[in-house]
Amino acid sequence: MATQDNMPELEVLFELADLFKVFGDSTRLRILYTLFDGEHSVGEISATLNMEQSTISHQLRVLRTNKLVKVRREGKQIYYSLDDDHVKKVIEMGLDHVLE
Amino acid sequence: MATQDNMPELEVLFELADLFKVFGDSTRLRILYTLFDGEHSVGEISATLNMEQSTISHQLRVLRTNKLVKVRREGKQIYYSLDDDHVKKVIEMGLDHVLE
DNA sequence: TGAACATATGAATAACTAATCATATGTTTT
DNA sequence: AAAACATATGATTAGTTATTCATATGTTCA
Repeated sequence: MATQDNMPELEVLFELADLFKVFGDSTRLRILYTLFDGEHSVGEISATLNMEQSTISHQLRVLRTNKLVKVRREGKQIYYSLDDDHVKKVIEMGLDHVLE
Repeated sequence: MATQDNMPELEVLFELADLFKVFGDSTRLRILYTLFDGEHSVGEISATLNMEQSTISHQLRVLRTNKLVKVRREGKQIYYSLDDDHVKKVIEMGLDHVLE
C-alpha cells in the first residue's frame, strides 16, 4: 500500500476546507458572480439578487473574512469587488465539472 | 448599475454550491489527497488517515454520489480512485489561494 | 443638529451535517 | 454451511450555519 506523503499539513487542509465551504453556498456564489463584472454596492447586490440587505451583508462579511472580496467606501455606500483572480478560476473550474 | 447577465441558471448554481460543499470538509479532502497517488481500498484509507471505517465509508459515499471518485470491487475489498482530473485541479487551485 | 439613508451586527431559530455506534450486506475461506 | 473479513448503511447526536428580525453604526444633507 503506497501512502500519500505529499499531503499538506492538517492545518492547511482545514484552511482549504474552510475556503471551499465559502464557495459551498449558492447565495455566496451568486454574490461572487454579481461581482464578476466589477464592483457593486451592497444595495445593488441586494436588489440584483432580490434578497434581504441583511442577508447579503452577513454573507459579504464571510467573503471578506476569507479574502475573496475587498471593500471600498464611497460616501454612504460600500462597494465590494473580487479580491483575487483565483476566485473566478476556482468557480469556473468547478463549473466545468458540474456542466460536463 | 450594470447587472451581471451571464450568471448561470439558479439550478446550476445550486449544483455548483453542492460540489464545493463536498470539498468543504477536511476528512473528504484528506481522502481525496490519499487517492492522488492512485486507487486505495476503504481499509487502506481508513488506516492511512487513522479514522473509523464507518466514517470513511460514509464520506466515500458522498464523494461517489458527487462523481468525484469511482469504485471497483476486487474480492472482499472495494477500491476507490479519483473519477476525474478536475478534482485535482480544483483542489490545487484552492490550495494556491490558501498558500498565497 | 437632526432626519434620512446605507450598511453592519447581534440574537434567535430552523435546517443541515459529520462522526459514532450498532448492525446489515456481500465476499471468501475452511 | 459457518466463520471471518471488508464494506455499507441506518439512527442518533452534537455541532455548525443561513436567514430573519431588530437595532446599532456611520455618512450625508437640509
